[in-house]
Amino acid sequence: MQVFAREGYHRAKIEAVAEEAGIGKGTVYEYFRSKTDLFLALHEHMLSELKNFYMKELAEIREPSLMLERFIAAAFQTFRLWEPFFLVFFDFWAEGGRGEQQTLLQTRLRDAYAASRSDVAAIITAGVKDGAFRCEYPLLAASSILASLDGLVLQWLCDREAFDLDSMREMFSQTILRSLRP
Amino acid sequence: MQVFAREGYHRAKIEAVAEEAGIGKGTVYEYFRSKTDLFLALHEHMLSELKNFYMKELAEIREPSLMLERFIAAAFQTFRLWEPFFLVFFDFWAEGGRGEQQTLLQTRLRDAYAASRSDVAAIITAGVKDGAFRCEYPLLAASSILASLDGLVLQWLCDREAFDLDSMREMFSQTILRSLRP
DNA sequence: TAATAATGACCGGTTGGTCGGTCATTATTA
DNA sequence: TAATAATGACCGACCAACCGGTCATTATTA
Repeated sequence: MQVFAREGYHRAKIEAVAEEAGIGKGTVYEYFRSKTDLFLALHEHMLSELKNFYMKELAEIREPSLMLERFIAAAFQTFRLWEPFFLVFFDFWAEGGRGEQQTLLQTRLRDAYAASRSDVAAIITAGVKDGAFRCEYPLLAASSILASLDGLVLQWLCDREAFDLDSMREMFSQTILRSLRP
Repeated sequence: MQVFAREGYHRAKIEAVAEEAGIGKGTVYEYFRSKTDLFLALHEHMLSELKNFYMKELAEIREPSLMLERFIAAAFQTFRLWEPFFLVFFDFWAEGGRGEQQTLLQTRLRDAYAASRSDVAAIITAGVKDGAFRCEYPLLAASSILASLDGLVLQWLCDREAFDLDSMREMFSQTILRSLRP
């Protein structure tokens, strides 16, 4: 992750990965068939780490509006905490968003997005059911929330001075919750 | 643009660019010092095209809330109309968001973001002045709107079936405008 | 000792960039 | 006008560097 984050997928050298890991280059190939394979494994690992983090943050919370607020707060936390993580995401997007043929990365990225959307939508739907939220199309709203978070991390990584993360989180969180109020 | 969009910056071959342009490979180097230089020129060209498009769409509109609505509508139009354009953006982000040292692309990307933010913020501020909007931090709001649009195009490019662009535009537009209402 | 794991020198395909040369067009000369 | 010279846009074969992946060899473990 360190090497891919620093250099980007294409510039990253297997030898650098090996060095970072304190092993020889050949040893990398004992565990991964190819560079692509390594990248794919990294993607899978990172997504599961991310999911674990959110699960932990949201554990035991039941109230939908609090869940959403905490989810957003957790997302903003990850920006700072897992910066290299998101730098690698640049490449997932670049590789996964392109091309006609279905590469494995494309499928994985799509599935991950779909899963996130439905997770967030489930929170919104729960809120609608118990009267805390009003929302006609929870899936659209979920897409839009996730998109905003992606876009924010993108903008922030390109220019750390662009905005203050805490102010942004507060404003964003309030805006979202207000827009869902009945 | 076609070649970079199809292949991504690193996979794109100068020879393919030449072929697409109907010229020889050597000729490319009569006009551009290097691959990086070509990419940089493309970035500049694309940004100015985009800006022209928005200027045209917003010409003669004065009312802030209408301006914002039209801006959002225009942004969604570009998703469909200029798909290759945004595929190249993947690489701008990936190249521009990475690394400590200040590459030219990084500076350009930052400046472009800053300009967009202040353009959108200006619309919001105008709306606040004439009482159409209520907004404490127009720059934060502008950042957030731009981020959402970036994130949406990202998500849509990774999965065209993720959501219907028209429904999304309508919902998004309404949400934004509602959140700015006094 | 036998099996397994680790290693890094090496190979070969790829590609950014170069350079000597061509040729259509324009300018100059006779 | 016709012959000659100058121009520079265009070209693609070639080169050198780079790096993903291999494999014969060495180290470690059981």
